[in-house]
Amino acid sequence: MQIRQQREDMSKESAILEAATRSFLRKGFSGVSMEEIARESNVAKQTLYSYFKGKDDLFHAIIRAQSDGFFSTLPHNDDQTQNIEEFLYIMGERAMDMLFKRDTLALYRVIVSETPRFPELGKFYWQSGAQAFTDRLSNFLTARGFPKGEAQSATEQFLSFMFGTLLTKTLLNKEYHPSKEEKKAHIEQAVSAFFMLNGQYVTEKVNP
Amino acid sequence: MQIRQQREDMSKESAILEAATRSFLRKGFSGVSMEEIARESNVAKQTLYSYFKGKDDLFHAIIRAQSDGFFSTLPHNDDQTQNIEEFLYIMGERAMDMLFKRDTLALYRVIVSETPRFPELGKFYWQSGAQAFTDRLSNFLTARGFPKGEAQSATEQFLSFMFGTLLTKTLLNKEYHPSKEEKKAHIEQAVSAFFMLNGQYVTEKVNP
DNA sequence: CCACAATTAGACTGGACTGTCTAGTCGCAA
DNA sequence: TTGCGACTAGACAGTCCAGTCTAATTGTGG
Repeated sequence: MQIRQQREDMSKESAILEAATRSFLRKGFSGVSMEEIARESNVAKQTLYSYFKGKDDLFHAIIRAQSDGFFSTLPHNDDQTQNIEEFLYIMGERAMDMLFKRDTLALYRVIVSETPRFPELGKFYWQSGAQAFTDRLSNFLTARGFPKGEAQSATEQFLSFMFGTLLTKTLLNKEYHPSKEEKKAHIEQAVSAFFMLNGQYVTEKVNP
Repeated sequence: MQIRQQREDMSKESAILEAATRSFLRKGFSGVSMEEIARESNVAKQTLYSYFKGKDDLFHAIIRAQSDGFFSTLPHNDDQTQNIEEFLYIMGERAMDMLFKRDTLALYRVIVSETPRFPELGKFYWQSGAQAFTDRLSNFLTARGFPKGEAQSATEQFLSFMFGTLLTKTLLNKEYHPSKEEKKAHIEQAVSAFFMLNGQYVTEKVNP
């Protein structure tokens, strides 16, 4: 079979996962049919059901895999030599780029809408995304002399500041998507606000 | 008919709207059937279709009505005698109470998930909610001596600060709902951050 | 009392979807 | 070559749903 040969190195399972991911992100849980996924992944419907118990099961697998992907692209920056400003800026930049990719936004949309039906997916996404990011950032700050509680809340404030309105605006306006410059401006605002609000805990010197 | 008597003062249309609102908020667009709405509003399916062209039309009507409701409960506080701190606190408190009601969150969830299919609903919600609120707040600040651009961005920052992480956390964790105290703490944080970040534009005296 | 408009119950059409089943194909390993 | 497991195409049962249609009922204004 030419088709099978064409994908020689791609297992049926990953072909299914890939097609299902694309479809679920684009159309949400109920907007996609199993037949469509089978067609898109060049696989018989029966094969779909031999890999996954049903639609719910497949959806779970997709969302968890995507959330893991989300998590894995978060910066692992434990370089203790960086100063706080630079660190915040880099972490902010990467988080911003990641969150505002089309797929990530689509995933967020799907999860928000399906959380009432699949609560564990929402929680999983929250923990592997926001929670994990917050923990890393606040650990860094703690290592730099912030009191534990303050590091935590300063981090949350930083994230709120960067994403708050921008995220809502993007989710509600289909044609709107923040430009590079807007994103950069939000990061810079957030970093400078961070220092204005937490100056008393920062011992190292800061750019004026 | 006893049923019709029972609702003597409620027109068919508002009975339909009420039932449809309840259902759409609880189950989303595709989770609800027209038959169900007819049943819940004690009305024949045909009557449904005599008031509304179809499911899309009914959904539009519901979402716009709800968004208008959202808008109308925003505080109309133009009392120029209030000081900025008090004003921010009151506006924040009302916005917070309104946004974190179960129905508002459900509406937000539905709109976020349906914005790809019904973009004008997302935009309408954004404009009548966030946009309108931002305008009022920033007009107030402009009247109090803030430069135009700064009033706008200070307002957005204030909103981000209050809602950012808290909103995301609530949307992604089904069982979580912020307590009165948490909400209050977020408002106070936001107000105090506002003054730390915008102190140079505030001419009146501020509580220490 | 009549005519008419609003409304009703429920059947019906046409289509979509999930999940199962059947019958058969293909490649490979013994 | 044979037997087996992975796979396929497509039919199928059962359910659900949007939207239409029919025939009957009810209340009201003339």
